[in-house]
Amino acid sequence: MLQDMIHPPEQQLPIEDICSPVSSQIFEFCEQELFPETLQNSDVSSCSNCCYEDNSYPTNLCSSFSSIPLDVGKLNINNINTPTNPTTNTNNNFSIIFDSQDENDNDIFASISFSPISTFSVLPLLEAQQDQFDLPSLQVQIPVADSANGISTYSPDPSVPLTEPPLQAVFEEDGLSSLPSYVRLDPSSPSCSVLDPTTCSILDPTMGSFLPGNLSTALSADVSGLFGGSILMGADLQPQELEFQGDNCGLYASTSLQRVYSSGEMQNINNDSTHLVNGGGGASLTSEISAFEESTYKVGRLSVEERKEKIHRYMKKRNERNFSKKIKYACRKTLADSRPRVRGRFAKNDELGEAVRPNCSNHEVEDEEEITVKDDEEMIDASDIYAHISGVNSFKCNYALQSQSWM
DNA sequence: TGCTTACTAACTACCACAGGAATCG
DNA sequence: TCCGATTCCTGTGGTAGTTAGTAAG
Repeated sequence: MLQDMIHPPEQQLPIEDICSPVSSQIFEFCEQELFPETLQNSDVSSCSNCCYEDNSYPTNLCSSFSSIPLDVGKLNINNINTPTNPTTNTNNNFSIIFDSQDENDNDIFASISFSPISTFSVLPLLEAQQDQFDLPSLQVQIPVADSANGISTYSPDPSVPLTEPPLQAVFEEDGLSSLPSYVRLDPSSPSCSVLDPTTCSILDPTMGSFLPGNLSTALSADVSGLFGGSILMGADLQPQELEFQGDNCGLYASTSLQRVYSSGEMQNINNDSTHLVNGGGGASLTSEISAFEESTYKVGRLSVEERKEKIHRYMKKRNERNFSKKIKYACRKTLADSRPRVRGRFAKNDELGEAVRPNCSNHEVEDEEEITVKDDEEMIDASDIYAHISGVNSFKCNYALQSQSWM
């Protein structure tokens, strides 16, 4: 599988599969940071009728990636995964990406780097650039997942399919949840782009829903779960993340699973998974899985039915989300960005000048009791605008300050 | 075990207006 | 068929408020 990921069938990364906002932003960032000339030539820079919707990235981006001047010799996976100093790897070109990120992005990196089983977290990016990489040489530096550490071993045979056919049907509606926790997933599954060696898209679209709130955790869990083999020893998985597991088709197993299975059972499961990975009988295993799950034992606090329900609910929610936020008109975005706002709402351009005036009036002569409700509203508006002008986001803070000054 | 409270994350409405799209002569 | 003028209305982002879900007591 690992080899599969390192040697995907298709050499070029189909960026159109990068459908999550996060991944798009990452690639956008890469494009801007690494290939400014490309960006300049893109339609995005043009204001008139330019359309850089997410799906429009592919052509430019693919060409951009094909021209990445990345020095493989400087790229050291081990360095990247060194928990002690993830940001000191300034010599390789990844530092361009990570060093220039803000704190949150550093958290991303930290979460990746410090995850004990996130060793391969950078691989998708490497894959995207494998035309320039000597990936076989890189593989040498890639630690082999160790089943003894709870990480299953991957088949070295790149030709071996991850699973037998297409569990794709499994993902349809109820079928999804029928996948037990330890089942490896068919890379062709749309819900499992995280495993897709073709798209190399580590960032599953679903991740986006978790990133804003707890990005590092989610990403860490994601990456860890991806490369950690069939079982994630996720002791800290939150219920929400448990639902996230559902999106990954039960790729992870929570602590509850650990409690249920003995180490020997876990090993057996691992073996089964490995067996499956090796293509040694996916169909039979699938039937085993079915029987396995239908045995109706509870997975920790969640019964199979409960888990199904959770997963189904999450999948439904996820599908309803709009990950395809597209900017049809870049000029409008530019305008919106430069447009004055009052508490997040667009404000009239002339409103600033007019409304600030009352704020500048001498309120000292006004008796506090004479201030009507209307006057209060005007003052609020004025303070709103004051907040906007002063660059202070907190209207309440300003209003409090203004109120004090008016007294 | 069930209830209440507190908290978090996701989602949605709101706003002004430039400019794309449609229409007309 | 093309072109200019006019009108309509779409789309843009940050914030506040609402809702749903969950944990803790």
